[in-house]
Amino acid sequence: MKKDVFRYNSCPAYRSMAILGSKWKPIIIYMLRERKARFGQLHAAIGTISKKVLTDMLKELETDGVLLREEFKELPPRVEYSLTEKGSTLVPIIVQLARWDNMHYESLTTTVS
Amino acid sequence: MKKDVFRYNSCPAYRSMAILGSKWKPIIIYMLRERKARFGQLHAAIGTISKKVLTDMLKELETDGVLLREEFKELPPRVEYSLTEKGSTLVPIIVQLARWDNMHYESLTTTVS
DNA sequence: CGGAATCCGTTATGATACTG
DNA sequence: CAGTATCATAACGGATTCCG
Repeated sequence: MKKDVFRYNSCPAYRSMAILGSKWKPIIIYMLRERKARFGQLHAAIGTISKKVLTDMLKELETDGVLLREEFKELPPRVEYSLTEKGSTLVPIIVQLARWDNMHYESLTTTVS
Repeated sequence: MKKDVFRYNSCPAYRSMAILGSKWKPIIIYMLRERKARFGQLHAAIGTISKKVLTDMLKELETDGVLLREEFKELPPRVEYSLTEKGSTLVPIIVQLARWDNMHYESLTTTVS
C-alpha cells in the first residue's frame, strides 16, 4: 500500500518521493492547488486514470495528510477533495519539476506558469 | 527498461519524475554533485544497493543525459561517473525534496544543508 | 574491478464489472 | 455518484553466479 520503494536510508528525500513518486499523484495535487474538486471531476479531468487507481491514490494522499476528504451524506453521494496546508507546500515543488521538464524537453502542450 | 509508470500525458512533470521517481536515482545524483565517483565507490557508499540495480540506474541516467560515463581501458578496469550540466540542474530539486522531508517529519540522521 | 546473465518476488497500475 | 471487488500484468528492484 505504501511506496516501499522509497525506504529508510535509500534516499534523503524518500518521504517526498513516496508522495510524488507515483504516476498520478503530482497531477492530482496540482489539480487541487486552487480549488477543491469532486471525485468525478478529477476522474474526468485526468481522463485516463482508472477509478480504482484514483481511489487508491486519493486514499494514500489522505493518509499522508496531503489532502482532505469531505463526504456529504446525500443522494447521489458527493465527495470533495482539497489540499491540506501540508499538501499545498508540495505545489511549488511540482511546479519546479514541471518547469525542469519544460526546460529540458520541448513542445509540451501543458504549460505550467 | 524505462520507467513506464511515468508516461506521456500522465503528468506535467513526468520526465523529471521518470528520473527522480525511483528508489536510488536521487541519491546517486546527489552523491555526484561535487565530484565524480567510480562504480565501486558508489556501490560502497550507498551500501545496500545491488550491483545489478546500480548498473541499471547508471545506464538509465546516462541515457537520459544526466550523467557521463568514462571508461578507462586499464587493468583492473576503472569507470568514473560524473554529472552532466543537465544532471546538475537536478541537484537543487533534490535538495528541495529532501528539505521538504525534513520540514514535515522529524529527526533525520541525514541532513541536507 | 565493473560489470553481464539469470532468475525471481513484490508492487504499481490497469480493465472490467458490480453496488449503495 | 463514488466508489468495491476481482483479476491480470508489466515493471521495478533484488540475489546470485559468472566473466574479461
